[in-house]
Amino acid sequence: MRRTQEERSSTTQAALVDAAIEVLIQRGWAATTAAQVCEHAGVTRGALLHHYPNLGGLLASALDRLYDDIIATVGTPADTIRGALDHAWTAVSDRRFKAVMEAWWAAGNDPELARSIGPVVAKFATLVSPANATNAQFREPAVAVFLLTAREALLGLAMGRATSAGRSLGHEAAVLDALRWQADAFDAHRSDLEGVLT
Amino acid sequence: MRRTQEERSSTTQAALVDAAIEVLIQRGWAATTAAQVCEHAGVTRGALLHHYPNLGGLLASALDRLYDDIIATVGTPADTIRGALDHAWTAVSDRRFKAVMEAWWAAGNDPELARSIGPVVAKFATLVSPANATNAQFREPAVAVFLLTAREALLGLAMGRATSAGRSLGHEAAVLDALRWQADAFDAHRSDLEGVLT
DNA sequence: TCAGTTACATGCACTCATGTATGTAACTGA
DNA sequence: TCAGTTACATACATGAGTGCATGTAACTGA
Repeated sequence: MRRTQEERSSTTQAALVDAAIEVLIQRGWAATTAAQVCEHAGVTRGALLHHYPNLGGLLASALDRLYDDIIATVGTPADTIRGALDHAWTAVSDRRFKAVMEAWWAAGNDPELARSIGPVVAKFATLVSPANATNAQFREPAVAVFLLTAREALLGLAMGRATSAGRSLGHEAAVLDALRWQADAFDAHRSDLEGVLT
Repeated sequence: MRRTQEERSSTTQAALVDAAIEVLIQRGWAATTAAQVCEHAGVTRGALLHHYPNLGGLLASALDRLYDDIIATVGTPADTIRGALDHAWTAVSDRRFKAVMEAWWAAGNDPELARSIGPVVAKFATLVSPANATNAQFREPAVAVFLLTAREALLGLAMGRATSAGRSLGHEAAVLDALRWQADAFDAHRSDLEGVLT
């Protein structure tokens, strides 16, 4: 069958991007080599080099598209503290988030890499950071500190998953329950807890 | 001057172990190559291969010694919840802990590596995990969940430092203050909070 | 003091990942 | 339909990292 050039390009680009994310998840940043990605995508290195300047270019594009994908699946957060918590956890617990953490971690060890993929990683950081919250209530010290602490805890849990082949830690549920309980408490009767937690 | 063989061996082994940790901290696991470590230690690859079977063997030994070093500097935790928190943070915020996280992260992506350095990494995990607490009070659900949540938050903060060349995040102090406040509250009047946080 | 052992240094072969041609199909427009 | 362009695949050169083998200097014990 006859396919247009644009169809050919977009399908192989999609295959490469998907493969890149998948290899990142399964093997980590260092083991994500051009040959590995191409084999996984069912194309040769020539195809990769034709569509992207090099492996780094593909990975940057892949992370960019992954951000859009994750944004699309997690939606926008509800306007409550519990909503912000759940929203962050939905993003962070997505199995594809490991690819983001791989990039984040690798960029921390390589200044040059940080310059190339830093912007994408920064976009992901806003997903779990309430720093840019539009909700004025989130700026209140007690709430802000809780959300920041929760953010770190969620990242810790995500790191636990990432280092355990995606399996959640045994105490993950308990920690999440505690955080959710606190979030609900903030939402329900924030004034009651202010004296206790600030 | 004349030095005994044992002196020669121990000094170069110490140089290699120190260099290995330092390169791990500065460049990360993937960039920690035998040549890099040897250059940093001021010896040749021949010396490394003479004292260790390969680079992996050196890194395993280095992590083993690092565990003893960190244990020695952080001491044993005080018998309070605040003490457990501070103890864990002292260990996790040590700049050398980044080497541990590098190993931990790398092992998560390489099953073979996990088998070789898994035991060492597991030892470090107990440093920040209250799972093996001798104190019966730590087993109480509310306390246990708080410590687990704190553990994840501390690891999140450590990850933030690791990915920022060791610089602490802007909100690190606020998060730590909140955790310390909660820990103190648990210690001071645990019963008061039980109704709120469990 | 000297034969034997230990502690390194040096050199070579091999693998692997990458960048750079160059070749060849598949499409497109006139 | 065919010249030109796009989308790949293949081949080659290069450099980095490692394991191994060999060479040499420093120590040790008799």
